[in-house]
Amino acid sequence: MRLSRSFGKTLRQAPSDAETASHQYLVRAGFVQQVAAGIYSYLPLGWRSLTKISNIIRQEMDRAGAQEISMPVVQPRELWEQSGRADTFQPPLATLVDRRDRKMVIAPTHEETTTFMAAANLESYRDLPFNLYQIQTKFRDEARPRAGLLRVREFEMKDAYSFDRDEAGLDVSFKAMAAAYHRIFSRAGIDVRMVEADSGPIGGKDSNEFVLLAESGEDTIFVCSDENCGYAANAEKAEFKKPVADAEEQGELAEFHTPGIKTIEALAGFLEVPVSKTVKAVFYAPETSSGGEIIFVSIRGDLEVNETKLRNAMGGAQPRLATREEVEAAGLVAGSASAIGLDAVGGPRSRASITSIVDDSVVNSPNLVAGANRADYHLKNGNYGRDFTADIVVDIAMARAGDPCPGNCDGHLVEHRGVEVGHIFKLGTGYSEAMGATFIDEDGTEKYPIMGCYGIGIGRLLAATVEANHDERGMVLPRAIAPYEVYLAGLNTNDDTVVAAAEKFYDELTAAGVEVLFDDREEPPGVKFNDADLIGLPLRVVVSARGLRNGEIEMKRRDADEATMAPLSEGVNAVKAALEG
RNA sequence: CGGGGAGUGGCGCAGCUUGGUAGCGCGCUUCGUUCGGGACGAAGAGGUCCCGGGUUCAAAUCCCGGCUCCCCGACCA
Repeated sequence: MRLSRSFGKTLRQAPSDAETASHQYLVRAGFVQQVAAGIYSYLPLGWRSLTKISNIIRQEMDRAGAQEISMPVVQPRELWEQSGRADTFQPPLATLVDRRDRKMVIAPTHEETTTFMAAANLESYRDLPFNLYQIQTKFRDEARPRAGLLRVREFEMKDAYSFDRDEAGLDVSFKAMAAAYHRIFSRAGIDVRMVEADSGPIGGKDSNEFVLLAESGEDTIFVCSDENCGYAANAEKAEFKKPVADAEEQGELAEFHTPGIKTIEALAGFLEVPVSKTVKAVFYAPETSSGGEIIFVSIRGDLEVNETKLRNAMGGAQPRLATREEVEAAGLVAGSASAIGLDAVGGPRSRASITSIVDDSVVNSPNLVAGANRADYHLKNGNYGRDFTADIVVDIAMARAGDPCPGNCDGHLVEHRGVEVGHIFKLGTGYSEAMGATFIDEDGTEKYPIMGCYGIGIGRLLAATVEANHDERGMVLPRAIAPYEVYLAGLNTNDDTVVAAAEKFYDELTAAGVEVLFDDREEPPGVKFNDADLIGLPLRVVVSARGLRNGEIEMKRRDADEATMAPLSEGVNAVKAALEG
């Protein structure tokens, strides 16, 4: 391709509203153009990259046994009413009304449509398993799109849906997809890690995210410092070994005066005990609660509540912090509250509907300092089981950098920022039940297929790649997803000999199957070098008067500091070798 | 949804306080010179100043209403 004919121009300055590196470079290099908030057009260079990513994905999905299909973007709202997600999906469904006043939605994902289609084509266990995928546009009306392509409203997504006869089958499908994902990201030339993730209110039991490490990412992930361990998890999901307190005799529960002490730090300091010897209370309420309901969370003083884990402990209901009014109405004394005495006559349980959730750290720690449920008083030697119990005991603690890895190793958790570029879920039978997809099993009984779903955000993957691969001059694109392999610049456009040599070499490279972007513009060298760096193709090749004096061309990999020379007569092979580099 | 900021040729900005000719850099066109890290000279083209209303002899500028975009937070199969 001749750069002079390629639609789209490079910009010397980034638009003022672009802040992240990928946003600035993708716009400046003419890969994408914004149309509205979170809505972009892809220009030829950007679309070529996106197509390369898509093709890698296609090959690996096909290899893994999935079959490509295409489902509609606009679909009847009834499908969503059937699954029960019409009014609960977040962000809210984008809807429109057709000419017959039928409500339609612009699909944000395709579980419903896939399962609807499966229902019509699935009859026997002999039809299973199958895995269907598509690469297609999604629309999610996000409240706040941001950072160029990193978080958009309309985007290209590869979404796959597996249907299996039983759990064992799902495990096979799930593992096959995980393996395919690893191959996809590896082939794309980017370092993506699979981490354990929360599946959210929708998902089933297992869920893994694929995260590209980059400082500008929105997600926090923890990775074990021990490389042999391999533990990695999203912060929402991450677990850690909680230090086990030394065994000690249970002391006698005793109340004591703590004037003006409101915080755990102050309490620990006042008593000269470590914060890990205290238990703190945090009050939540179901998000939809209008009062009278308290989720009473007890967790050791040195730990913080992980609200995602809390939500899961609550069966998927989103918690919110309780208001001061709700806390007071329940007779809880902020700063001196504890689960000890919740059931006292006239106590909190008699005034509000209270669910007591205790982090397992509390259960394993003897003789804790806890609130006395009256202002300025606390209790010594609180012991779970003897002095208080809980409705639910579970891990609801937020992992932190440096915490011991939960794996069978001596490592600790290291914190990273990352961009979620893929996510795979074990869904179970929720959708097949809702959409009425069934099959007759070998024993003659009717059963629901067990589903999994598997997504990759393609545009986000491109943006994340740029976030992880750029310098101060521009992008440094991996060969597999760069729009072209070689940036060929003919310098000295006033010299017919050079122009002719560049043209000829362009033809030779193209004939040899090398993907070349030929900068044939009449621009000074500096402009060409700068655009080459900005666009970030893997290899820059220069044909110039200076080089031709020795019958040579110059090659410089984008990821290298130094250029090398090669005889023009051996140019094609030299370029191929340099690309393999 | 809460908080903050911004809308003036393709891009980056000034002008607005104190109303009166719309300006600068880059880019673009033509001609000439130049040719290894964003060249130089000369001559040009290009703007509903986000939209609507109001005040005024006169509005980019003042007032009112709205829209859009960006950032932080909340939210986020």
